Amino acid sequence: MLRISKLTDYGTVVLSQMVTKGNSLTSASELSDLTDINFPTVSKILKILYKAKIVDSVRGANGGYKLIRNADEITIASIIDAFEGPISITDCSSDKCKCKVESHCNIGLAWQNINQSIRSLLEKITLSDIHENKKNSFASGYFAGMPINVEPKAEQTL
Amino acid sequence: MLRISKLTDYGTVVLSQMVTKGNSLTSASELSDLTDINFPTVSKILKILYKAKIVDSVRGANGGYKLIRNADEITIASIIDAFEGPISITDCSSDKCKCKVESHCNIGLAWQNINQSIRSLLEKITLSDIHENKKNSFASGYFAGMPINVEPKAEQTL
DNA sequence: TATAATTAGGACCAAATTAGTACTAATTAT
DNA sequence: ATAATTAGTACTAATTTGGTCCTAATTATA
Repeated sequence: MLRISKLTDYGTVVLSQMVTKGNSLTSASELSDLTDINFPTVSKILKILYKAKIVDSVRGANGGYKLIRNADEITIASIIDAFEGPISITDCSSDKCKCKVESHCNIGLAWQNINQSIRSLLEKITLSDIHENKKNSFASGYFAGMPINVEPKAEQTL
Repeated sequence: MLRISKLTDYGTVVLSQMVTKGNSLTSASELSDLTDINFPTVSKILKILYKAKIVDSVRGANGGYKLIRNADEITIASIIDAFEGPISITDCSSDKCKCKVESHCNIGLAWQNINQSIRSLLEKITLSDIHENKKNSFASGYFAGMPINVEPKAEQTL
């Protein structure tokens, strides 16, 4: 099935750890300790998240990182975007298609639409959901059979 | 965002072409001509689809391939599976996780659930939909804003 | 029966991508 | 000043993917 990169995966681990730390600054090295992910990698992850405006940073001694928004305002879609870029599900569907054969190429349009559907789904799931799900590791059925066809606000579940 | 491989993309182009050919056999070389995808690649694609039991084949002179089921019974999920294998959205979520650090690893569970949600979505879209969408290249809004939160069958949820 | 057409299944190499590391510059508390 | 810490970039190694090719098996037909 569809795959996300290892960095994205690690990214959510780091972010989930940051949720626990609330609003206080945490340094890259501490996050490395807490997650058992090598320092250089954690550092790289945080820089990416910084550029994507998902975390805020403070330089210098006693500096560190913190979430820029509440966990429930950080969507999975935005996290994936940060790590994997705005590239789309296929080459063609990303921007103007350069294929010679228009007639076959425009199947990319269908993929583009599928991509959009997946995106809508991922925009409804937040870091908060992932973090909760982790806490209740055995509370299966939290996402499973997830109510993606129920309103996401109001009495939503995820 | 999430990406599928080029081969999967080409695969749908070939399959879409096969929909047009209905129940008759079409050789790999003819499909290559029709799609402007190099023969060796088309051949590789068809072998993969054969192994995945999406197309049927007849060897020998006048042999070829045809769809094993109706286009509306071939889901996008099954096509992606054929090309990308049963690998999951992250390494951890595929099978038993081998990470040392259980506590951080089980974020994979959340991904697994997200993966399942995407999967459910892709199981509702068929080759037929893609093929139609291609014909009406400009009929946007077919998938776009696809009714993923409207009942697809009775009142099930996905 | 021989031949040509055609798929099945691997093996292989080149290209592209990803993971992981390292280095230098900028910033800031003490 | 110094030490701690992030920002930015560059680089290398590992992995994955794309594309091609070769050999064996199968089958229509001349």
